[in-house]
Amino acid sequence: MEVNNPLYKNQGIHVISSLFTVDHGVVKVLLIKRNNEPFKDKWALVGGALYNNEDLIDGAKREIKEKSGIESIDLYLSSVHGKVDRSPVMRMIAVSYVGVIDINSVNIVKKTMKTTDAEWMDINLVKNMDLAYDHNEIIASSFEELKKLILKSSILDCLFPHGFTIPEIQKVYEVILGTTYDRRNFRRKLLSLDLIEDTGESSVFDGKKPAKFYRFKKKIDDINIF
Amino acid sequence: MEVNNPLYKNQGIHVISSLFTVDHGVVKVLLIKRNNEPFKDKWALVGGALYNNEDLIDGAKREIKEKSGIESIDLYLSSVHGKVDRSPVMRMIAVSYVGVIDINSVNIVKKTMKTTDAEWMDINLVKNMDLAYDHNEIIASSFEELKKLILKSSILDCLFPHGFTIPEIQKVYEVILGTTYDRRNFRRKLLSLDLIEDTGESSVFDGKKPAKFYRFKKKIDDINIF
DNA sequence: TTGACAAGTGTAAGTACAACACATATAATT
DNA sequence: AATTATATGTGTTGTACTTACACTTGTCAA
Repeated sequence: MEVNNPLYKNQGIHVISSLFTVDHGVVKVLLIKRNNEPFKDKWALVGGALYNNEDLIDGAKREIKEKSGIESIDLYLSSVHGKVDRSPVMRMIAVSYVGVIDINSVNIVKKTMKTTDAEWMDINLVKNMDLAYDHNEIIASSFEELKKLILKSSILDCLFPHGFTIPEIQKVYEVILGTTYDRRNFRRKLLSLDLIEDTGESSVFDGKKPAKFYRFKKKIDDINIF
Repeated sequence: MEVNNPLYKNQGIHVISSLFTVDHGVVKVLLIKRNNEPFKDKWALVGGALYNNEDLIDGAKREIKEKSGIESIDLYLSSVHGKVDRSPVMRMIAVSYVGVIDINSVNIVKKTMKTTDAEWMDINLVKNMDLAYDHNEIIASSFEELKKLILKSSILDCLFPHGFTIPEIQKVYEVILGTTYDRRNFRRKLLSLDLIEDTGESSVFDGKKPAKFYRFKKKIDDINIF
């Protein structure tokens, strides 16, 4: 069906992903530098216009692959942004997703048809950058969503493809949530969330007691229903 | 700007509201009967296509007014629905909102240009109805959102334009959450949520101790940020 | 064998929550 | 005016969960 009513002609949907990682104790988000107008040469989140023949989350994943090369990733719905003037070109609604990536197990494609650079940016520095569109806002709400998700989903799973020890993952929780926890209480808290399970294996470091390896459970209700 | 790329030509945004009320101890949702194709003569939630010149929440409110006559209402973002085939006409993304209405303080307009009927439907009966579009799904997720919202926002405020007593509002919480609470523990719980405040007045019923009147606080962070 | 170090386990104090008893205010009744 | 019925409002106790901190355990290096 062709739309001719000017009241709602030429609308579109952006699917935009805030991809986070933790690198050397710093939370970073993946930004790309745009090669096209609008906002040419500005840093932006990975994302773009949804196609007619794909579901929202599939569109988000396609855009991630196109603009960064990242192939498989779990995405979680974050928020919706729809201010009238958020795009200078035409009316665009943004549906935003959150994901986590292991910086060591992917190679980010720096240049594509639509990008001239790609970088993992310190979340604290991003606050002072002037990103394309309303991507500053989107990152802010996605980071808040991330804080909730790490306490109720397996979103951090991919950071530890070979499992993790509890003291190790504690640092990740602390840097994301911006707090510190008592070592012993954190163990109890994390185990009580029913997200992780013992692998039976132990790490062997130098001169210290070996730590048990854990992994995230594959939970059915962890699937994003939207 | 005119869109010609068939990949994302002719997309649109639905703004759809699940308006709940509690009537004689039953949770009800406002449905309208459609007068136009698609889904002519089917029951549906109030909502429609977003205009280019209005923000999402303003579009939702305009649609509510157009299709039910309800003028002022607080809306809260609920969910996003974007399956490829959710509209038979063209590609439509639905942004869904939740609101609460006092059934006694509004007159629902039964017939409009686009509707032939309007009715407050028992939420339990709605589960077995075959609504237009994916509105069954939307109601389900909106009702879940409502359950969260009554514990952290003033969404129930409009149900009690002249204030409420705690035993009175307890029944509303119980029917929405599908539980019962100990009278005395509920009082403490509700007061600890920091949502309500004493008005200084008391109700006067027959032969019983008068109950204090409370009202919802006007909180700044209660504003919907999306 | 001992020391260093971090992992892992335990324990006591404090806090939040659930179950239940008691006191209070009103109007109808005696 | 005292009594009674009824539902509101406050307190209290026991339990579970959280927080703070002490102790034990397993590895490598000296």
